[in-house]
Amino acid sequence: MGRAKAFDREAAVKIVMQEIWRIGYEACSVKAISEKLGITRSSFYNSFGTREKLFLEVLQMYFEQSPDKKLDTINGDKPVLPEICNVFKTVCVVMAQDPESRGCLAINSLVELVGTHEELGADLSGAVKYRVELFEKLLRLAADRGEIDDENISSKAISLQSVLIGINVICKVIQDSDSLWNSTKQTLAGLGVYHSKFEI
Amino acid sequence: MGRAKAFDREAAVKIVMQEIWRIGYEACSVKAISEKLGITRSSFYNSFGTREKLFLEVLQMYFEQSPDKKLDTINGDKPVLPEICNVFKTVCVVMAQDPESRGCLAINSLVELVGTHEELGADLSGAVKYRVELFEKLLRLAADRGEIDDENISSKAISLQSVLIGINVICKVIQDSDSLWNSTKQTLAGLGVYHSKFEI
DNA sequence: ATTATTTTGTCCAGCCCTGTACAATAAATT
DNA sequence: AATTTATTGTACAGGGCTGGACAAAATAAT
Repeated sequence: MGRAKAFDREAAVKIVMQEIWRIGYEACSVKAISEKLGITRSSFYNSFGTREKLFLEVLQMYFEQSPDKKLDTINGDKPVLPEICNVFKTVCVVMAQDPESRGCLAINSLVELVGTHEELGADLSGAVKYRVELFEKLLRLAADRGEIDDENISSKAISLQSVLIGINVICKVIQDSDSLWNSTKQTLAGLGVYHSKFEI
Repeated sequence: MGRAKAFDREAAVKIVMQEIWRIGYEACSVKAISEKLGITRSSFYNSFGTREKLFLEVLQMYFEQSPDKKLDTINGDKPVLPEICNVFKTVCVVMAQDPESRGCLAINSLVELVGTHEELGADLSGAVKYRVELFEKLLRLAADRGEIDDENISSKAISLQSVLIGINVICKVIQDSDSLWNSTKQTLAGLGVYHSKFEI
């Protein structure tokens, strides 16, 4: 059966995720990553193949633990809008909690890689498009439940994704979660997505 | 009086601006920039000192020609909100027009450099803070003119800046100016900044 | 002990990058 | 022609990075 793996792949991916999150994809050379992981470059190539492949693993892990992952689980059993708003609030809080103000790994990478790295750029771009569609689906669900009118839903979906991106970037400058959430609340209220009766 | 400068500094800065805009600050090595400009590295160091210094020049030039420069000139002679909305619309159009979807140089750089490059990061961060303050000033002006109520103005200022950032990033994924502007319009309307009676 | 697998160590050949330094040349002025 | 300034060419001394190759060692199971 041969020698067992010496390092926990998941833990390794996590470490790399933190590093890419902090300084970006291109700044993470294979050499630097390998040293961070305490393995040789040889081992890196053996275990992960290429930097790109590893980044895709990192992205997958990031999406798993990202606060807006909860959007995927909304199904209309409960009122939809409060759940959406809750995600936005959580994002505000989580972003402001980060002492390094790194923002969102996916958005950072989107900004870095679209137009520069064909494959990864397309991947990240696709992730954003997917979430716009998800917002659209959720808004239609909310409309079906009578929580919101069904005008301009596709525009609003883009607005929601755009607002989310805005938070994820401006949190690098404004690190106070109340400021973030108050302004987000305003914007969401204007779009008919937040109501003060929500207990958030 | 000595030999005249062989290259137009402003033109050179412009070229570098385009390049940083396209691939980011760190990807623009002194060697690459020098080659792009058709000068030697020696000349580069002679003329510009350091990459940082050049970048500051680039930033200044960028802000001069950026569409939201117009925000600086709004003074309350005319209705304020339509002018603000006009800037947002122009941003949507300009961003969508860019065949390379590079977004906004300042925001791209903010994402790249905050947390990584002490000085430049602080600079870019300051630029965003400045614009939040500017939005706040403009909203107060609008409130004085009775164009908008004066509730939550500082939150709204953050919202406006955040929305602007959102456009500047999501345009890398959604390249259609109508989609961008329609969703932006929605958001601005919700904030009480846009009204359909504005002829935009 | 044998076998299978992981991990290491070490080499290659080549490229990019930094910042500084200094002599040489080119072009403008007086 | 002499002066001034811009620009070049060249060099240094050092470091980083890539991706692949191969033999060697370590560790697991049977």
